[in-house]
Amino acid sequence: MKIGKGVEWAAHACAILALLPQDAALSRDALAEYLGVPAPYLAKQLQALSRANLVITQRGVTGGYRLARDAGSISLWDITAALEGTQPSFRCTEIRRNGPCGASPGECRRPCDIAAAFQHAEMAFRDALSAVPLTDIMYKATAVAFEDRKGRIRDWIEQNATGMR
Amino acid sequence: MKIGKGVEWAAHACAILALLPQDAALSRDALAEYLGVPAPYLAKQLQALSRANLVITQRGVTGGYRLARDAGSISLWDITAALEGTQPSFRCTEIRRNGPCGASPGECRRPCDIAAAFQHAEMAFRDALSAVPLTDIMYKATAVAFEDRKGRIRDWIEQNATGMR
DNA sequence: TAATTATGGATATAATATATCCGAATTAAA
DNA sequence: TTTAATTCGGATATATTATATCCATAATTA
Repeated sequence: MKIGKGVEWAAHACAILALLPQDAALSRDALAEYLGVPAPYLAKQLQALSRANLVITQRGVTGGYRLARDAGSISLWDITAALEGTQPSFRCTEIRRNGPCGASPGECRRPCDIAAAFQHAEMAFRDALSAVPLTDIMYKATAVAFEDRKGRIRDWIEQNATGMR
Repeated sequence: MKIGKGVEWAAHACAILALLPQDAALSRDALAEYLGVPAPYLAKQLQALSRANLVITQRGVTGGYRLARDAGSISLWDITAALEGTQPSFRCTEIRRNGPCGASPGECRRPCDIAAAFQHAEMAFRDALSAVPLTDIMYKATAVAFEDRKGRIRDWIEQNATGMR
């Protein structure tokens, strides 16, 4: 049971994009520099966010990435699902039908109880992440940030964001 | 985010062991035949259950596997943890410290908010599985089993279990 | 037109999951 | 005491997935 590190990268990337002023954007390289991660691989994660319609991309000289909608309507589950997909983590191979005492098709109308239990647990996992919007992350992060760092972030965005008017 | 199939195998194996009479045991090969899975790989999962003290093993001519404690006190989480370990699925690499605006150590006294959210979600996942004891699986499975199959299972156990007196 | 940027595919490598086998230790029965 | 059966741990092999990079192409703006 493991979650790819792309989820972490994408979550932090979205957290920065949420700080951008209206109509501003950040390029792939700028995001990679800010996060301190390799740009080519980060691009992969950003593409996944784009396919999931969580970020809007714009090509060209003033292009880059920006959030597709309000930060309050994007949850950690949205980001996780964009990167990892929505397939259940527990894959039922219908073991109950195997062997000398295998269950008949008639007994398998309902899903396997073990699989059902895992499905239920995954729902709880998903719900917990769905309850955390990007705004929560933003608020908590700024709450502990020292004043000088807030200024540095503001300056960096000012200098690196495109499309700011 | 994925769970190894060993968890499924182990869960079904435990479900059968829960049906055994007191002091009875099933050998590796008998379990593999019942589940319809390859015996050598199943042995790996059983070893994990043994290390986690969920099953008791006995070597020798009348040896085999049996539950280490009451089926009501073994949950699906116990089995999952035995196979997959208890390390968090979300691995925080402290991205917040990277880059030109990285957080200072003083700002990182508390765990990263993103990591904390995932930790909370995992707790919900764990709790959901912890709430499902083996007895639940047994009860639900027998509830939908046809009468003739119940008899076949009883007969198969009678013929394949060791240590029955 | 030129410069800049994201996209998608292809590729390479590392890590993990899956699967099997074998010798050693253990145990009960002959 | 011997023999047969059984689990255990390690070693190994293969398949699948994760991680990471690169490049040609399309799109966009100055």
